[in-house]
Amino acid sequence: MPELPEVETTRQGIAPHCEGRRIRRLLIRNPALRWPVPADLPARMEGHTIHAVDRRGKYILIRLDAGTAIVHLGMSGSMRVVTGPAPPLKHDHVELQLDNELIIRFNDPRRFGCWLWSDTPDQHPLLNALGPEPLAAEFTGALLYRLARGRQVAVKSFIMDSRVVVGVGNIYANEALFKAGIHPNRKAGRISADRYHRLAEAIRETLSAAILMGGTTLRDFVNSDGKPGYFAQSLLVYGKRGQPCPACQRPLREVRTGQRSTVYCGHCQR
DNA sequence: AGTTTAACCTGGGTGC
DNA sequence: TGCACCCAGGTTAAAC
Repeated sequence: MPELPEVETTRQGIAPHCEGRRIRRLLIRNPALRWPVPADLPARMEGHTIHAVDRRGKYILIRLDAGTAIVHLGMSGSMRVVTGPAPPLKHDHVELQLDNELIIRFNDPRRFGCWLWSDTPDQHPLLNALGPEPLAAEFTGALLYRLARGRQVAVKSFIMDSRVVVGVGNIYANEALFKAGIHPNRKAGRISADRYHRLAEAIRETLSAAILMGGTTLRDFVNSDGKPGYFAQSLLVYGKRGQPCPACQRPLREVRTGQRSTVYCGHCQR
């Protein structure tokens, strides 16, 4: 499921309900996520006040006065705001009960997500080596060009590397490369500074547009109200193998780049 | 050191 | 219907 736009959509959905609220209870129904949910997480969170719900890359940071919960949605995770008494759904593994009767339920069928705790999240091993936010000023074509010197890896894998830039998953990597006219399998070190400038711009545009539309729902992504995102109807190439290129009408091709499906136009992308 | 591969899981779709 | 198989939005860690 979630790439950066979906995580940001989720964050925006739950933050207004959480911020300033005290946690009445943290209920863990199934601690077997990507890593085990720490047994002392309820004790660390219950009774404390949520100062902010932030995002770093695809991580949601629930900041309390006493430390920070680090939450990842993995490939199939979502969070719902539940207002009244309602039985938990299958795969509702964690829930945050607030002092205003609202409940935030974390649902994750594949259990690739996580709930961890850190007193210093910026220094946490999962966060301390992350690259820049794609929508921040320090993310530029010049940065991509510099980091790509000498790299033999396919440019698609390069921009999906969270040490280079965070938040670009398979869907948006395909979309941004199409917009920039760059072949996904071109070696990262063999692309000009000018073309990296276009690519950085395409990444920013694609992610911004997707956030405005509430993310992309392919199968199961829902926002905190349980509604899907609508960016799927704006996709240019992802999932469209064999369909005409939006620019030149030639059929789009599909290959695999490091285990991931890659769709591109062999004419428009070089 | 850079790059590729396997692994963590469930569920939906497809083909026999 | 059933079953085997393949695929999926992420990321780490081990293996080349």
